[in-house]
Amino acid sequence: MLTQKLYPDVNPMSTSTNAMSPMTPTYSMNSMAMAQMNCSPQAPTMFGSTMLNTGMSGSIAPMNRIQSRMDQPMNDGPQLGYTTIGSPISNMNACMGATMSSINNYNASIGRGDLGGGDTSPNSALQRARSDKPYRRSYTHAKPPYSYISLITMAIQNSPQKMLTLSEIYQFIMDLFPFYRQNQQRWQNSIRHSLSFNDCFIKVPRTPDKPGKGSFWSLHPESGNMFENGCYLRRQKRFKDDKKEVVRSSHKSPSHSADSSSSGKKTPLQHNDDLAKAHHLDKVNDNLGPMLNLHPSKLDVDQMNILNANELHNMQQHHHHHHQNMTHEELSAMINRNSHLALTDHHNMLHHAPMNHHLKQEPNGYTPSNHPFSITRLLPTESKSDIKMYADMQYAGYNTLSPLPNSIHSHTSLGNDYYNSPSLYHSSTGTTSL
DNA sequence: CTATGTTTATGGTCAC
DNA sequence: GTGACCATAAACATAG
Repeated sequence: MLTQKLYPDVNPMSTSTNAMSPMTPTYSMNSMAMAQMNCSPQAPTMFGSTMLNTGMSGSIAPMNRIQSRMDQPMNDGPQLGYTTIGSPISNMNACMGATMSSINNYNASIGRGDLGGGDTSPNSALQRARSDKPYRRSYTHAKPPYSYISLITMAIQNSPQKMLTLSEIYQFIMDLFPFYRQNQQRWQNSIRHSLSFNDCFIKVPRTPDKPGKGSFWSLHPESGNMFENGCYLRRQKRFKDDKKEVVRSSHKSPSHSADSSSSGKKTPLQHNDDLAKAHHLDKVNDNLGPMLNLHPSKLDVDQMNILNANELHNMQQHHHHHHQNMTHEELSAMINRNSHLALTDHHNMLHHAPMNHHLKQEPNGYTPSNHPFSITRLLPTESKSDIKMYADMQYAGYNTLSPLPNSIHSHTSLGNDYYNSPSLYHSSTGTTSL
C-alpha cells in the first residue's frame, strides 16, 4: 500500500491527493520555512525540540469540540483530561508561533465551513483556496506533520494531570486536527498500537474513585528527550524502557522467566543493563534534573561531574522502580515536575552536559524553540491559573458574544501563520513520502 | 457488545 | 545495504 505524504505538498496550488484520503488536500511548506528549519525536504529535522520538559504546563483547548463529538462521543470517564472549554486557549505567550498558528488555521477553515472531506461543491475548500489570494488556501484536512507518537505526547502533555484516557487522546487529536475526524478506525488503531508498543507511554491504572473503562496513559518520566533532534515526525531515538526490554527479551528466550525482573535477583540481562547504564552517564544526565527536582540550569556541569555514576544509577533505579507503583498523585506530581522545566534550559543542559554522545548536536545557532513547527510553540507555556481564567471566561459566555467562530479568534490573535502568510509562499521545494 | 489493549506482520522512509 | 523508526492492518484477548 502506498503510504501517505508525510511532508506537505509544496505547491500551494497543487491538487495532488493522498493515497489514503483521496479528498484530502495536501498542504504547503514554504521555502522560507524550510530554510529556517535548516533541513532538506528529505531530512526531517524540522520540528522544534523536546516535548517533555518544555514548561508546557498549560493547555490547548480543544477546538470545535462539539463538532467532533458528533462523530464520536466522549468517554464518560473522569475529566482528568485537557480542558474542555470550547475555544482554544490562545496563547498570549510570545513564544507561540507557527505550529499553533497552522493548527489554528486548520480550525479557522472549519470556522468558514470547510468541514467535510468530501465536499466537492463550488464552495469547497479547494475551490475557495483557488479563488482566494494566490498563495492562500485551506489545509483543513491535510495530514498534520506529526507522528502518532508526537500527537499522543502533545495530548498528554497538554492535560492538566499529564495523563489521559485513550478516548481523551482521540478527542484531543480530533479537536486539533480535522484530518483525524475521518477514517477514525484506521488511525485510532494506530494510536492504540503506538501506546502499547512504545515504552515512552505508560499505563496508569484507574483508582476506585475514578471508575471507567481503560487506564490513563502517561509519559514515561525518562522519555524526555525523544524528540531532542527537533523532529516530530520521527524521533531521533526510540525510548526504551530497560525494564520492559528485559521482560521482552525474557519472553523471547524461554530460559528467562518474565517474573525475574520483579524479583530481587538480577538476570544476566539486567546486570548487563546495569553496567550499560552505569557507563551511560549521558542518559542519566538527561534525567537528573527531574529526578532531583532541580531546575537544569541550576545544575551546572561541574555538579554533574561530581556525582558519580553509581549514585546516579542507583537514583535512577529507585526512581524507575518507584514510578511503577506510583499513585496518580505521585505520578502526576512527578511528571509535572518534569514539565515545569524550561525548554531552553533543558536544551542547554542536554547540549552542554558532558558525555551526552548519542544525541545529535544541532547546528550552531539553532534553537529548537525558534523553529516554526516546534512543539514548544505548539504547546503554550501559560500557567494553569491562566488557563482556568480563560476557561472561566469561556464558560462565562465571553465567547458567545462574538459572531466569529472560536477558531477565528485564536487565529487572529496569533497571526504569524506560516501556512497562510503570503510572503512565505513564493517557491517550492521537494516533497517526501512516507 | 464495544472499547481498550497487546502483539505480530508488512512495507515505506530515512540516516548512516 | 542495513537498521531504526514509523504507519497501517489485523488477529486476538480482556474489561466494563
